[in-house]
Amino acid sequence: MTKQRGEVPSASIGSKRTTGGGGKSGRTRSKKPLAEVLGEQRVAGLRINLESMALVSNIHRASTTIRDHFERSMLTEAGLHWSAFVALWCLWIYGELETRRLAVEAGVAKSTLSGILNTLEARKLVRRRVNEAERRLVIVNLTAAGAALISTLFPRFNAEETRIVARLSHAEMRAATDAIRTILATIAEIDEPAG
Amino acid sequence: MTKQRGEVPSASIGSKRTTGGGGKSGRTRSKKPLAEVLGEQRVAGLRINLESMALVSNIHRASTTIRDHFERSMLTEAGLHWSAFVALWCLWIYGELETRRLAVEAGVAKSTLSGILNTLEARKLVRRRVNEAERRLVIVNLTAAGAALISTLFPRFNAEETRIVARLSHAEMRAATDAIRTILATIAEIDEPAG
DNA sequence: CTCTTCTCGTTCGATATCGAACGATAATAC
DNA sequence: GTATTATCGTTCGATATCGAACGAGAAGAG
Repeated sequence: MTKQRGEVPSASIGSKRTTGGGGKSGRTRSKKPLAEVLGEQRVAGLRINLESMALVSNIHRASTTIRDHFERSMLTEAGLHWSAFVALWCLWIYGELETRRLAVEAGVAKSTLSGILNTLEARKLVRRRVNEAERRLVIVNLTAAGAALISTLFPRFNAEETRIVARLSHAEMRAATDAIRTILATIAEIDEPAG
Repeated sequence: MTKQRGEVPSASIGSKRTTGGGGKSGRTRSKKPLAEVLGEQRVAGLRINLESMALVSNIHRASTTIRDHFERSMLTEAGLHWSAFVALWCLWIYGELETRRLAVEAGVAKSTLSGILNTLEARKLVRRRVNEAERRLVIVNLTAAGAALISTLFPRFNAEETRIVARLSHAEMRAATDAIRTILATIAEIDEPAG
C-alpha cells in the first residue's frame, strides 16, 4: 500500500510527529535501521545498551503518535484538546473530585488544570463548588451536558484504542502493559526517596 | 521541568502506594484500583475494552513520567530541555541533517525546531549552513562543543534508561518494544491512506 | 524565457503548560 | 486567644509548541 514499508525500523528512535495539519508534510521516516547507523557511527566504542534505548524511545514515539492520532481523529471535532478530554474522563470515571486530585489523575500541573477548568466551566461541561467542610477545597463535577459528552465520546475513543492495539494478542497486550507498569514502579522507587 | 506530573488516568490497577497525606506535590495516587471504580461507576453497561484502555493510557503515563525523570535528573543540569536534547542526539547519531528531516526525527514541528536550533546555535553547539546544491535546504551539524556535550551526556542517559528497565528480562523488554512498534505500524496504516 | 506550482526554513500569533508567588483557609504551637 | 506553619486553588510571567502565512529557491509547462 505504498507506505514506505521498510520503516518502523527495527530501532527507530526518533519520534516522529506528522506535523498534523498539513497532512502532506512530515510523513518521511528514517530509511535506515537505526542500529545500523549506530554501528557505523558514534556509539561503536561506547557500551550503549540498545535494547533499553529502543524501548524507552519507542514509548515516547508511541505516546506522541497516539495523542496526535486521537486529537485529530476525534478530539478536535469535539472541541477538546487532550488534557481537557482526560479531565472530563476522570470526572466521569471517578465522579466528583477536588481540584488537587483531579490534576494528579489528569497528569497536569494544578495551574494548568485551573485553566482547563475555566474553559470547561465556560462551556458548562463542569461545575466547581467550594467544599463547605473544608473551605480550601474546590470540588469539581460534571454537568449533565458534560456527562452526556464524555459518555458519548469515550466509547468511540475506546473503540479506536482497541483498533490500534488490535494486532496484539491478549497475552502480548498484557505483557506490554505489565512491562510498562514495571518501569513506572521502578522510576517511582528511584525518584521517591530523593523527593 | 519538575512538573508535578501525576499520571494519565489509567488503569493503575496495582498501584496503590498512597504516599500518605504529606507529599506536597503530585505524588499521590489513586487509592482505588481503577477497574473497581470502573465497575462501580459508569462503564458498567458500555462495552468498554479495559485491556486496550490500560495499555494505551499506561503508554502516556510512562512517557511523561520518563521524560520528567530525565529532565530533572540529567537534562536540567546540562541546560537542555527534552527536545533540544533529542535534536542533539539525532545529529550525533546521524551526522549532519537537513532541518526538515531533523524535525521529523526529533518529533517536533519544523517551526519548533527552528527555535530550538536558534538556541543551540547561540550556545555554539550546532551550526547551520545552506546546502549549495539545493539552496532551499539548511544543513545542521554539531560543533565540536556540541559533539563533546552529547557524547558525554548520552552514555549517562543510556545508563539511566537501562536502570529504569532493569527489572525486565531481555525477553520482556523485546516483547514490549515489539508490541509498541506494532501499535505504531497500525496507526501509520490507519492514518496514512487518508492523509 | 516566463509563469505557475511546489518545497524548504523562518517568522508570527495563538495556545498549553509549567513553576513560583499569592491570598484564603485550616491546623498546630504556645 | 494569637502566631506560626501548612495546604489549597488561582493568578502571573516565562517558555514550548503548534499551525498558518511568508519569502526564497527550484522544477515544469508552454
